[in-house]
Amino acid sequence: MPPTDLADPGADAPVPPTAPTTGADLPVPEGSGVVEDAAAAVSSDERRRGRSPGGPVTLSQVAREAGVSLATASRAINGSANRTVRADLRERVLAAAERLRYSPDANAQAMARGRTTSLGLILHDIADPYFSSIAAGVGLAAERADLALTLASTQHDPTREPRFVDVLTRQRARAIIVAGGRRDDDETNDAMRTALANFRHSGGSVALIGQPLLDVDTVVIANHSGAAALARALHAHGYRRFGVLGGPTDHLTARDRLTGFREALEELGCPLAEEAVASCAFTRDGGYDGMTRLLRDGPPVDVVFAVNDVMAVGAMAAARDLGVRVPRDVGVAGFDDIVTLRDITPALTTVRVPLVDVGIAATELALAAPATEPRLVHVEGTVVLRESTPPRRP
Amino acid sequence: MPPTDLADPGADAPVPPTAPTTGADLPVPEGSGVVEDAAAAVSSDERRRGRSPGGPVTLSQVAREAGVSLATASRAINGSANRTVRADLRERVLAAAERLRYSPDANAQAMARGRTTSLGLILHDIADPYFSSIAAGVGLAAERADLALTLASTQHDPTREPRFVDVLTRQRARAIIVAGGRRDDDETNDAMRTALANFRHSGGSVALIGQPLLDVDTVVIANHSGAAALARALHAHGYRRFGVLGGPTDHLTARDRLTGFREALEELGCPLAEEAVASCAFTRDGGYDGMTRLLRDGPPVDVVFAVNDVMAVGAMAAARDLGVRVPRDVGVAGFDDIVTLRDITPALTTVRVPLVDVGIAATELALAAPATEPRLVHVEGTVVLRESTPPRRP
DNA sequence: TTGTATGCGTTATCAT
DNA sequence: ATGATAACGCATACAA
Repeated sequence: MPPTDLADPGADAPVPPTAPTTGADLPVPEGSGVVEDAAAAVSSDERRRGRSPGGPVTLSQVAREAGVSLATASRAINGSANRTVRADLRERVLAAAERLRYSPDANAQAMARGRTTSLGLILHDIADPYFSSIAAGVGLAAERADLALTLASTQHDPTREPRFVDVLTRQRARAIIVAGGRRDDDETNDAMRTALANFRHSGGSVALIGQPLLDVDTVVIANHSGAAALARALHAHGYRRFGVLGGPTDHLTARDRLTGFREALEELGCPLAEEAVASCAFTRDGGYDGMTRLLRDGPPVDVVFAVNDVMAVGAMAAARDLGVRVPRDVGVAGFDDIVTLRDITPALTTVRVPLVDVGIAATELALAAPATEPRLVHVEGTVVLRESTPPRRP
Repeated sequence: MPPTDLADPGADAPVPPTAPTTGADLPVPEGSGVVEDAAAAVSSDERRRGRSPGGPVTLSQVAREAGVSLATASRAINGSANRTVRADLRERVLAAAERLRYSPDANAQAMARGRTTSLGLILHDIADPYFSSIAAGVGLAAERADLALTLASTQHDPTREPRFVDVLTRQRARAIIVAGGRRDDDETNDAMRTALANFRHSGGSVALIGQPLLDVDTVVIANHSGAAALARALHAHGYRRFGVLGGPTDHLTARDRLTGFREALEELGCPLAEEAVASCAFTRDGGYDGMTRLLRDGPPVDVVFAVNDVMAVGAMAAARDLGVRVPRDVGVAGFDDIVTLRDITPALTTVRVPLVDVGIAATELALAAPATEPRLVHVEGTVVLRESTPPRRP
């Protein structure tokens, strides 16, 4: 950790709010507001069904109020296929609905129609800018399709993935988008495969973002070729002694980026030494640790490729803490081009991935008419050279 | 915009994926995968109800398979109140369910039970790290409560807020969390108020994160006192000539932070000149623009307070582009302590807000037993002094 | 064009 | 302890 905080009580631990609210044990925290509970008079009749007194207005009530039949009310309000309801009747119904503040019950509609209006999104961590960008894209596409987005964060725990698929299966979500690279772990991949098969068996469609190995439609990010292009660009800038922060060895996205980088370097006749590759977590702290080890124990390098931007930022921090100047002493490059990180100094060389568009594409893929074979959509990255890897004359 | 990109085709515009997929018009983009559509043999009987051949297995089928009644099957599988079902029968049912891959229909359960298992979250932009942190907290609390999280992004369009409330009302969500500060705009606030009232009338509960002016439970972030504490800390560090990037004038969070800062300075006998406050958007670009104007047209300053971290980052970029060095020529401070931004250089002085905990607190507030009067939970910030505002001897 | 009646999948209230 | 059966709120096939 960089000792950059001059006065920072409780560095990384989440700081609890005013009241002792660590999160788990806050039933009804008291602020300045009055907190009389008044678990008072709710006639056992009124609370019959979970919701409040009187409860939501039903379509039957609207129909009665408007003096028409249930069917007519239904037709007037959604005007589906046989949109045939006399104008004056329709208005009566609409007026009644307005007056009674009618709100159609989406669950009941789902039952009657046999399909829901919800879309599931499963990712590792919504607080990670990589995933939140994808989520933004999925959200956009979902809104266009008039679907509500149900979000599930696995907190980096792969065993939660299939569990969330089950949840979304129960909800009968129209489709599920699974973001986040696969791991090289047959067990969890198999669990995921069967969970997804089950979901599809129940009628839902699926799109993956990552590696195409779960037999479903997949948006494939060109990790390999993007990293290769980056390697060539850096080589063209005069860099010759490369280091890599490679992420976890079983992380397929990390692995693809590493091998793309390595193979390009080999083709350039500038092979990557094995000791110049540091495995580490796929996070900021992972980048920090990996860089620390690499600079301390590894061969001398003049540029380090971190397999994602967040790691690259950690790497820069590590370099600073070791008194190694970036880019003067060592260049640093990342991958993703995270928007929030575009203003760091020195500006980070990276491979831009249009994450929002990836989210949109995945959603559209999942929502498209089902195909007989898994479809693949390839998304290219763009090398973006910035100050963190200035041209260097050896 | 900082000209930091050395070779960056298409600077800010979202770069479309390989295929011409701008997002709107991508029905079924073709990658390298086979894309035979095969809208083939689906008997009109099979697709009767939206979902796939055979469709999801129902509880009746499980009951039949197990040779018990529907009621028994139901009891065996969820074991509710009167959890009384003979062991052998239960096992028969469970086995049948397993065999048939039964998945209970959450919509049907919601209807029968009269309550759903979903929680709504409305925010401005999930890609903004401020909101994605809150979303992470809400997601955590939602999972603990066994609720599915439905996410709605307004894309900074206040008119969408009440529309999303209506959507969640139709879904009969158990509760709605509304994140993102209010604006000083009676019209949209009123629309929101009535939409929320409608939702609560339908039986849902609500918690707000922001200003307590919608008559509902609210998590209040101590913007005023946090900014005041920051002002005092900076003053103690020797700063005397202050500037502020104040955000939009009708943005209540921005306004609270500005006034807290201003009032503290007045108490310190060091009043803030009106020309030293630049109004601007609440975004990175807003910070960039505001800083540019301030440095060019404003009075000389030795420290600038941006009312959030993202703006502060934009301000630093603007300073760089103008050849003004931070912190040597001018100090910069922000607000929020966004995690992703903790590694920027120079490290940013800010007011830490425990955003994840805020999300958790709001969720627990919304899920707690309803009270007669709106409850308030106050969350304090913590001043964190870092390199961007070193002690200065005047 | 409108109304009647049935079904969606589940829970819960009754009898047994 | 178990089994019929009536809701739940809506859409829709069919009849009028």
